[in-house]
Amino acid sequence: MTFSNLLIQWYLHNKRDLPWRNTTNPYPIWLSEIMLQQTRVAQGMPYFLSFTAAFPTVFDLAKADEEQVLKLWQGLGYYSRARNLHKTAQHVADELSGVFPTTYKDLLQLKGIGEYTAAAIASFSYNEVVPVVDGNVFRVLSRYFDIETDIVAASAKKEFAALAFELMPKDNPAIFNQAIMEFGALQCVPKSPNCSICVFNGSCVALQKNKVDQLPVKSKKLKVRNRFFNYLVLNDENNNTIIQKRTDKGIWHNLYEFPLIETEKEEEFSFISTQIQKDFGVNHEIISVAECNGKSIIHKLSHQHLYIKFWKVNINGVLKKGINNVDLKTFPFPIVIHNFIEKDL
DNA sequence: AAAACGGGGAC
DNA sequence: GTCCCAGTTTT
Repeated sequence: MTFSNLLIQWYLHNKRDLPWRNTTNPYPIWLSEIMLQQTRVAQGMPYFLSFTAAFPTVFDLAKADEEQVLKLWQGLGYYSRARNLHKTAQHVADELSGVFPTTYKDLLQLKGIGEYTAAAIASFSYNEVVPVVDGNVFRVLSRYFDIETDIVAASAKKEFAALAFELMPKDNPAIFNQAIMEFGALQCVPKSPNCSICVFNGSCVALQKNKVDQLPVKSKKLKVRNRFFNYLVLNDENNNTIIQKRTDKGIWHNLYEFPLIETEKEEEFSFISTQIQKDFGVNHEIISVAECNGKSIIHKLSHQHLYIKFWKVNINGVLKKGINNVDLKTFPFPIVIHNFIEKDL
């Protein structure tokens, strides 16, 4: 048995039944691929179902407001994916008559579609013979062939793509691409794979050399920055509050938040209440300031640890642009703010 | 080439 | 705590 035959046989017996399989329609395939970038299937699944329900076609997605799209994306993370998804839907609907490009090369031109996603759509929808190279592929091939190339290096993707291309059956690239990723996700997992039941345990070089746990080689070590956010939850005579859109570069672009005081360190009541007097005391009579959560909520992003405090600020009079608790819930928020609104507000 | 970009699950 | 997930874009 060849590598691809064995792999595909394994796949046919072990594959999950996923809603974006069993179609060649590029729209749901594209949607699923964007959602699953750096995201587990289990996490992306409910979002895929709600998106396809809300936007059955690329035209429906194109017609939506970005805010609607971000609201449905809320909690999935990497929000540039949602913004690019929306822009690309508009491009396909308005400029391409709703028809997705049909080649790897042309798909690559679309916003949010890189080498992996272009290969996935081209092979799954159009049977183009082009290999996907994702985290699973790096892991499976580096172990099977004992390849010690640092997968962070720019050259690694080319090396593994060339290898995958040689391995894939040229008459059915789609099933090979599906199979190698599924194999990485279910069998050749990052930690403690059960090699005793693996179909490749007679030929996997890493297993023979007892170095499965050392592959793939990945050098990257990322630095995390600490930030300290103080969110001001204003509350006026009508029980209305204020939110604002994050329009700066950086995290949570185009999502909403409460008025923010960012500090260099964790601050206590005296510092924050003084700052609130400066920011809002000019236009409002502040009745009281109270910390909502005793200790900071530590919200961990991949490159930042956020230490977040919410401060309830009761004021006299009525806020201009104040919004009520019902309308508040219609805006897209970072999940940590959404959770606060749902549980603690 | 390196950094930025979310959130959660598994250990 | 660590690692990493059907990666892409920006710097």
